[in-house]
Amino acid sequence: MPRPGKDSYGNEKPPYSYISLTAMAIQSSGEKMLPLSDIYKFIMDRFPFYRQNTQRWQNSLRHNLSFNDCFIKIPRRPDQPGKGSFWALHPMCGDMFENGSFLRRRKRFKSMPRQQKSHVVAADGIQVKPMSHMDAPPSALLHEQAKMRLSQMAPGTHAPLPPPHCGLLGVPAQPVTTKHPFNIENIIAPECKPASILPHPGLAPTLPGHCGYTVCVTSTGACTWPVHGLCSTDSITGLPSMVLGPVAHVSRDFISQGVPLKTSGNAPAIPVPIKPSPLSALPPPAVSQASGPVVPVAVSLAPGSLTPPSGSSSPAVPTTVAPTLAIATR
DNA sequence: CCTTGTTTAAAGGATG
DNA sequence: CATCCTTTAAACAAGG
Ligand SMILES: [Mg+2]
Repeated sequence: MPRPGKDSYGNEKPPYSYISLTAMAIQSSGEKMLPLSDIYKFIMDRFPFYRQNTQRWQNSLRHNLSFNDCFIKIPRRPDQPGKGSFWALHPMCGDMFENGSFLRRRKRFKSMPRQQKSHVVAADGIQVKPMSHMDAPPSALLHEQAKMRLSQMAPGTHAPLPPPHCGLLGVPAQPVTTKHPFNIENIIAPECKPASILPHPGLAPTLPGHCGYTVCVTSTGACTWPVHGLCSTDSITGLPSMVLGPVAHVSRDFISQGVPLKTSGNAPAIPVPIKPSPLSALPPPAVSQASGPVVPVAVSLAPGSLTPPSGSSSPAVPTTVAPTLAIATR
């Protein structure tokens, strides 16, 4: 019994595919996402076999990251300097190792159907698998957390994900374990990311089925846009999809990787009220490319002001702004 | 230059 | 046997 707890396997090749090794690494992280170099580290740390021939297997690993839809890139925020992106598991990839083998999956996960054709798509492309099972570590982790990911995405089951907990100005005042790749901070496009986008305790789940966030806008810019959102059900995935407008404000990376987020295209921005307003007071959102039933989403601003988007002719208004973005999940 | 990421091609094993 | 999944190699672009 060499190393109880550690994985080791001596110099033998561990019974895990690159996909399972990578999934393990990602799931082991507090934020459920890792830069490439940390995936390497994770594997080398606990599997001595992979301390040799690094050139070979790391090339293979990178191939797996790119080639397989179950791995997606999460762009770095401005407050996270560094080289590449973060790698995370696709929110819909489910439990890829249901069959109990970590060497070979039953089916390969594909995020997009064949092509993005306009006609009807066979439900083949994406499905949520029911899961069962418990294994011995580290497989157990893989299975359990697959459940977590899916329950987070499941329509109507949107649990209070990030416990409303607030830190001030970039100080991570909450355990990283509660963060995840699809926090609003990671979804908003880079040019709209101030260093401080945090879940707001007070405003958080004001409505059933909603998640609230406070977006703190600094005087230096970012988040100058009038925010508005739509929520609809994606016709393909059947999942709730959040719609933010204008298009430039959602990280393009998510859409291109098949993550069920949608933008409202060229829908005009809605003037944002200076004072918090009830949902009903919001103007009806412009028609968008959203495919399902569309529901307005609450957007309100704390007393303060907005800076106009760059290129806009509107004058900048002084003060700080704390818009609340409510993301409807149904 | 090195790291990160995408892509094509081929080969071997598992599955049915 | 055909098909699917994984591994490996390799060319290449982009960026720090
Ligand atoms: Mg990928």
